Amino acid sequence: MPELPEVEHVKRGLAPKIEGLTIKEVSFSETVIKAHEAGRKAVVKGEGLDSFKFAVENSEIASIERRSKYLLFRLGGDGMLILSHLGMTGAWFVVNELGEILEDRFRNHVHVIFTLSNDQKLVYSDIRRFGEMRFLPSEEAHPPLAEIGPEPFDEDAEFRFLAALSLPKFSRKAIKESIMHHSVIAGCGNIYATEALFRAGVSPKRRTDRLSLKKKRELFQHIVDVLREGIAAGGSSISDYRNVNGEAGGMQERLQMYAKSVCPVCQSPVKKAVVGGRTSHYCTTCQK
DNA sequence: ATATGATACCGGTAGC
DNA sequence: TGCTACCGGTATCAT
Repeated sequence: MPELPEVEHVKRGLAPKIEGLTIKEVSFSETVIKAHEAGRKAVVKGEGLDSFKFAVENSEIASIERRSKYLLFRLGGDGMLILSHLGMTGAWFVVNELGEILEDRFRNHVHVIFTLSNDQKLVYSDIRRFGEMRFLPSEEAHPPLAEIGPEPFDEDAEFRFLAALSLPKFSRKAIKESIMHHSVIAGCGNIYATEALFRAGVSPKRRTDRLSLKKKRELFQHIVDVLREGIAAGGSSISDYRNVNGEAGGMQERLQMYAKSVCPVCQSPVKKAVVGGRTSHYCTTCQK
């Protein structure tokens, strides 16, 4: 499940391989083509395959950025971009031939191929097709982008995090649901929210307005720390995350609570509950 | 008008 | 062995 650290690694891996190159040609898998013909917007959203292809072919990939869990491929001139979200199982690779993608389950689910000006292939693979890609004439063309909260490492992130948590719409929500909402803080999904709450000693079910200011600030710091640690460890590969070189990350070995059955601190059995619609793990002894 | 809730999108896999 | 139910981040649509 790619969250901020994983997407950050994809960005870092892609940048030196694609920045400055031009997209010569775009092609799609039969699966995607058939789905679009059937009226389902598989992988490529917001418009048809032909118009996506027409829009991006012959454009230079000037740079690549990460915003929350999105990748933004900046196309040369006029603020155009390709937006990519990896969903649950999306992965990007840069190869000469598809055979270089060693794992069957990724190679068998290649859905979009960008042939670049150096004849390498920039490849998007997505096993479950929960990811999405769209061409945007500008960032403003996609309103959801404007709702994303602060990047955790921004200077004003703590201030904006605290301000968001104080809004009426979050005050009565479970704290885990609040911190996973991208308008509160960008890029914090189930894995890192679970870890940050464990480190902070806060139950995922605690109402947001039942955290003191001090506790909210502690929690913020744990979120930042665990995301930073995730980046340093190369991301978490719980199931399907792979970096641009097809490698798994190492953060999954450092996780203390996500998908665990025993608390590593007190050895209590880990409680599993649905919070805000998502499976959550926590220790009822260590987290209040 | 705005906020909240429901639904669609998928294939791997756990569980039967 | 083969089948079914379930999982989940986001956009979009309905209420």
